[in-house]
This record gives sequence, structure tokens and C-alpha cells, in this order.
Amino acid sequence: MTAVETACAPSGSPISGEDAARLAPVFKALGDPVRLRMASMIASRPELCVCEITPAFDLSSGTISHHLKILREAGLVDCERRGTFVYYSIRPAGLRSLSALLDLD
Amino acid sequence: MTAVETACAPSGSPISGEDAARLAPVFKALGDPVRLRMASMIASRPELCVCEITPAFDLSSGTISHHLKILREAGLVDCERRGTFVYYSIRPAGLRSLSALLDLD
DNA sequence: TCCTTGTCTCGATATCTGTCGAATCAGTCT
DNA sequence: AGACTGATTCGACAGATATCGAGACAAGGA
Repeated sequence: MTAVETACAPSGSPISGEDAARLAPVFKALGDPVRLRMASMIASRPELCVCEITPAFDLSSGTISHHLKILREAGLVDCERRGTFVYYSIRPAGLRSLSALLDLD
Repeated sequence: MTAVETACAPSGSPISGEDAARLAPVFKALGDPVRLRMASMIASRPELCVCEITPAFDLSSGTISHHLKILREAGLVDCERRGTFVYYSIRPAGLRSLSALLDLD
């Protein structure tokens, strides 16, 4: 029995409008199939070069950058440039905020 | 240390395009502040009448219905009509699919 | 049967989003 | 410095989305 199910008994209190406004963009960032798969790819390794992400999708490099930016702004990933290449990695804190909510509501 | 963090070492394999296509709409459903708060309100009780949800938002009843429909179609909530009123409740399975992903990637 | 109340559906509309391609920026190599 | 490659930004546009308000539907009460 997961915490989610435990919570489906009378359970905890609903989140505030402010918390909703803060957390919704994070869910939204994962609410696109391309970004969800990107995030999953990045999370499956210590870090991942954009040049490894791009060929996994049938999309222009402009579009790839756009999606990565949304993941970044949602606090889900970090990036670091080393030379010509840019490497993305997962930000555990971003995922934790979602996980915490799902395990409590 | 959460499973998420554990996973941020070399960790599990990325999800498939099909899984991404299946799960993204669920994240997307929670990716709107209004719906996230609605879902949270519904989850915080065994069930909740639409007539209790509506006044919590400064939105028309048409818009409220629209958002509830999206939560329903994402498999996150169930509804049942009793007399004039419609009661919404959380579907644990919907939340579990998200939770499982977050704890593994 | 009609009226009222709660909920949903539909049509219209303004805004947001995903995508491309071109231009730009950042680094490396010659 | 100039050329090349990887990545981001920008401008444009088609399609999706959130919202409203009006109408339809459902159930109960006068």
C-alpha cells in the first residue's frame, strides 16, 4: 500500500493556491511526451550531452533547446557547458517536490 | 535519501516513447494550478461534491466542469451522481503511475 | 406538469504552446 | 583571424487550451 493510497482515506489537507501555482509548472514541464522522455533520459545517467539527446527525437535542434529550457526553468534539470558541448543532469530537488506531493495528497 | 536520488547515480533505463505518450497527459492534467488544487482538494477527502469545489475558484461552472473532465480523462479522479449532486473521488491508480515513475527515474 | 437548482456541453475567442528555419552565440581547430 | 561545429535565441505560424456565457440535461419539489 503506497502513501498515495494511505492518503485516500480522509487524509491530509489540500494545498494552497500559492503552492499550486508554484508546483503546477513542474508538472506541466513533464506534461509533454518529448520532455518527459528527455527528463527520463537525463535522469538515467549522471549527465547527458545535448548531442546525445537530439538524435533521439525527430525534431529540429531549435525545438530540442526549447524543451530543455522548459525543463531547466521548472528546476528539473541543470546544465553545464564544457567546451563546445552542453551537458544536462537531473536536479533531485525538482523531482522531490513532486514526489512529496504525490505521497501526501 | 529518496528513490529519486538513489536513481541519480547511473540508475535505471529511460522510459519508452509509448510510456511517455501514455504518462505525459497525466502530468499535463496536474500541470494547471486550478486542476492541481482541485485534485488536491478531492484527494483530501473520501469524496467531494462539485458544489463544494466550485465556490473555491473564481471561475464559471462551465470552466469547472471542463477541468474536472480533464482530471477524469487522465484517470486521476472518478465521479458518481447521486440525485442532483455529483461527487468526485481520487483514483489511487492514477497517482500511483506517476509516483512509480518519479521513484524510478 | 412546471419550476428550480446543480451539472454538463457547446460555440466563440483570446492566449499559450510546439514546431520550424534562420540568425546568432560559444568554442575549437587550423 | 577565419572557418567549422554544437547549442541557443528569435520570428513566424498552425494547432491546442482556458475561459466565458448560453443552452441542454438531470433530478427533485411545488
